Amino acid sequence: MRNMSDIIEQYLKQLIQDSGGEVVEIKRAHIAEKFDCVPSQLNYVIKTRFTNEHGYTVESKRGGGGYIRITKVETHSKSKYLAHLKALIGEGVSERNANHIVQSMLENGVIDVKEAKIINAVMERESLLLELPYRDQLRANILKRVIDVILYSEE
Amino acid sequence: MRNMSDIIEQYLKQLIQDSGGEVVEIKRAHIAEKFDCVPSQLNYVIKTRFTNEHGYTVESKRGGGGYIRITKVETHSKSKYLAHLKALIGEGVSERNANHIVQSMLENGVIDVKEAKIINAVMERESLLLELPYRDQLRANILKRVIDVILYSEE
DNA sequence: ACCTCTTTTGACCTTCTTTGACTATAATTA
DNA sequence: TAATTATAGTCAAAGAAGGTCAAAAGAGGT
Repeated sequence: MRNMSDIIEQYLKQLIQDSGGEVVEIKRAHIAEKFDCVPSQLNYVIKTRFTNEHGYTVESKRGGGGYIRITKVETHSKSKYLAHLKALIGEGVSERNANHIVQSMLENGVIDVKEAKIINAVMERESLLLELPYRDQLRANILKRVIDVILYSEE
Repeated sequence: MRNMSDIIEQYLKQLIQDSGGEVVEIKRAHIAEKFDCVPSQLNYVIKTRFTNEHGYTVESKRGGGGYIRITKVETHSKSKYLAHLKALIGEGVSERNANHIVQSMLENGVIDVKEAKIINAVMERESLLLELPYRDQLRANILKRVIDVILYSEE
């Protein structure tokens, strides 16, 4: 692992797993001290690696007894989880956010590595040709279609 | 050895071998310093000697903890077959022909059923949005990109 | 010499991470 | 209730990589 943010990301994901795989509650200052970094680095890690697109929900509270709670979105029901992702995609999606969504599906076992690579390849800027407002729209359209196929292709 | 680029190429290939023959991860600036050249020479070496066609995949990340990772992928007999398919696709391909190509890949064990479904879904008329001359062109572009990934991924 | 192809260099660009000053909010205490 | 303390959030600047592109330099061939 190459940098602090990656290390903290892994640590938090481990914490989630160790506590049943659903949720973890941390004290920002405590983690910052453990890794000897400034507290706001935790905000950076969360904002770049625990977004909705990544499949997480984050709540927090300030003041005495404050906390940050990271919850993994429900993936037990595949149909609900995929519907959730489709909602996130909406009418347009950036390549970056699309990658996050694919990453989330991979981590949740909905697709495997090769499938992830294929889907990501389809959604690259160079594959889609179009200019910007339309490109994100096309990507959204395709990704939602792919999700439908994933949903209905099994069981 | 005639020039810096060749020397660096050899060095990198040696590194790959020394580490099990599959992959190597470098810091661009570090290698540049070792060979006393500008960092961008590494990009030149990679672009001219570690391409897909040469049998390598390159990933990288910028910023703190950045890296360049070169992975060797074996290109067995599959590669000719897939190159053939890419030639068939050309600059444009109908949905029907695209389906035939996917079917062929499925029958030849290059992809499995789920992957075929995903790829076909992407290439449906409804997924691609565009009108006709452009739609076939887009489909061709995407399908060729997908074939590249299938060829040069190998997990 | 002249032309073409490859290599070398460097200025400038983009992306990702780290840090810290300042802000906002909740709980506790006076 | 007001003041104080304990947390977390925001944002922008600085830092740390890697990427691009085109001009200059070198190598071979005719």
